[in-house]
Amino acid sequence: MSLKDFLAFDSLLSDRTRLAIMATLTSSEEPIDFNTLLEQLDLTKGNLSSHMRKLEDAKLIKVSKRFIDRKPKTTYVASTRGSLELKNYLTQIQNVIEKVDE
Amino acid sequence: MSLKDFLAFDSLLSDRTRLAIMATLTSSEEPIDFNTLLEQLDLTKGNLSSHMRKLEDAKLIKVSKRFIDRKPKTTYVASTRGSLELKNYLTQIQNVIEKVDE
DNA sequence: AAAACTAGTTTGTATTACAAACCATTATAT
DNA sequence: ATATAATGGTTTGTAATACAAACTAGTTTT
Repeated sequence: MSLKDFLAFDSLLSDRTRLAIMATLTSSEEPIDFNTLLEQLDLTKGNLSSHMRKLEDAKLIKVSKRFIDRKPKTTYVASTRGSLELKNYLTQIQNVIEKVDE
Repeated sequence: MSLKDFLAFDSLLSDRTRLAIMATLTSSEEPIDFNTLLEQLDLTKGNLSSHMRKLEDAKLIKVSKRFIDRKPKTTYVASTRGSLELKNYLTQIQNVIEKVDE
């Protein structure tokens, strides 16, 4: 795969924040909630919220909203598609790394 | 290094196009000229021009402008700092990849 | 019953990438 | 000789994007 192909393949994951979010989700066995992501990645709420919305719209994650102890609790998991796209993206980056190392 | 640190370290190279440009430059022994980059990465001239300007302002590349056969010819090489920053950035991505693979 | 906290969302703004139009010069065609 | 097109870029306008401040809806505390 050439660098040209790397550029041609556009993905939501080319944003670093979303890459980190997806890395967090796929690395976890359990669903992760909004506030945990907020802490772990040190984002603002608005920023996180809009990234999660984009990932949801692209069906890269699955969102569950329910009330726990009368309080809203939103949790996220990576979808199958999301995990695949992350793997795919990281493979491409890996190729770039190897190209540079040669 | 945590994902938080990964996000905190902001770099011009977090743009994919610039990452590809720097990968191209560091992989080459010789300087690379404007039109070669244009072809190899399939960009528009304006887009390439502005990326190169940013890389130059950040001192990640060195630019040489001269006339060859009466025509202007701009060539680029990665600066020491640029090569370092690329390596640095790729190392960070590598860490993310390993985190996901675990 | 007011104030403060929790858990997010909406909306406005500032950056950023990008491409169309432009510029200066050189080569080609009429 | 003089338009016309090609070369090698740069400037500038626009569209997309990330981001954070302000807001919403409900809950707990005082």
